[in-house]
Amino acid sequence: MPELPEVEVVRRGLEKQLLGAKIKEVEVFFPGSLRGQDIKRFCAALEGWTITAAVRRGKFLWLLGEDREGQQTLYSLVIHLGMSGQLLINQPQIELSHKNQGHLRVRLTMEDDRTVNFVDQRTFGRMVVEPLVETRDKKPGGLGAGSHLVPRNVELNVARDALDPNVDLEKISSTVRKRKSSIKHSLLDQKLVSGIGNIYADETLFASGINPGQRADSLSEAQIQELFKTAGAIMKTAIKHGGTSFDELYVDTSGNPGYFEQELKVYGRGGESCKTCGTTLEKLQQSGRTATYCPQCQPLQD
DNA sequence: ACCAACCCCTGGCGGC
DNA sequence: TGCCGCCAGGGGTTGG
Repeated sequence: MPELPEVEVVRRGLEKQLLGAKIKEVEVFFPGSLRGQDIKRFCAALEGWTITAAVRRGKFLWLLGEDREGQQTLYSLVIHLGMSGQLLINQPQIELSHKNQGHLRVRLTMEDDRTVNFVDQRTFGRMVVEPLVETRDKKPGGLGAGSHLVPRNVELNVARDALDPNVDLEKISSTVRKRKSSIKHSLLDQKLVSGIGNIYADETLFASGINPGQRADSLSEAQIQELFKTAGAIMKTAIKHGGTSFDELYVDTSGNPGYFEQELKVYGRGGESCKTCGTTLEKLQQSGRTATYCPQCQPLQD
């Protein structure tokens, strides 16, 4: 399931393969992926568009482009992969596998006849044409473009992520410090710091020796800042491994999985033994998600 | 402002 | 062997 590292690997694939490419045709096979947008308008906004940048903030990805006259458009194509979204770039005449074909939701065909296939089994992903606005702090909106323009829905709902050089960890830790809910809840809060999902939240808490049920207001600001830095470090390493392909639904733009699953210490290992101390890892329900942790290495502190 | 609950969806799995 | 029900997950919305 794509979190920041997986989305970043996809972004790099798009950047490498699609910059300067022009969209010839847009086909929508599953309107639900457009989340209520008018299909004709969606297609018209993108046909004839030349892709100029692939940008990411947290788990949100967007493409910038120029119209037929070479003018930068004031809208972007925002993509969220959800649980199972894939962006598969195929060379001309290469068809999708039978299985992927059945989950093909949107296809962009480029002038050179390559296709960009949005394949999404569980349909939690989406593609939305969204107007661009200026960032509140006038700093670059995400990774992949110098521009301080950012899709409106991203600016409203998605905070800077843990790997963003402009993330304000001091401000964030002072906010978290006041919260009564669990620290894991704050790690997963995309309006606070974006990009962290259940896999990297559990891995971060294990690496920090903090129990997922620990109340946020029981930690110091220094501990909280350290926690977000640890999350960033783990995600950076995960990017180097090509991301985590836990349930084989995550692949890059060429269809290749990542190999960080082998490095996971706790996520998905409930009932197995801790790689550090051998204690049986436990699971608990937290903010509607399963938290897996080591009761020995991550004791509740008062 | 903050927070919990619920919904969206499909495939894989355990139980019978 | 097949069928049923449960679970996994992020984000948007709603209601408290």
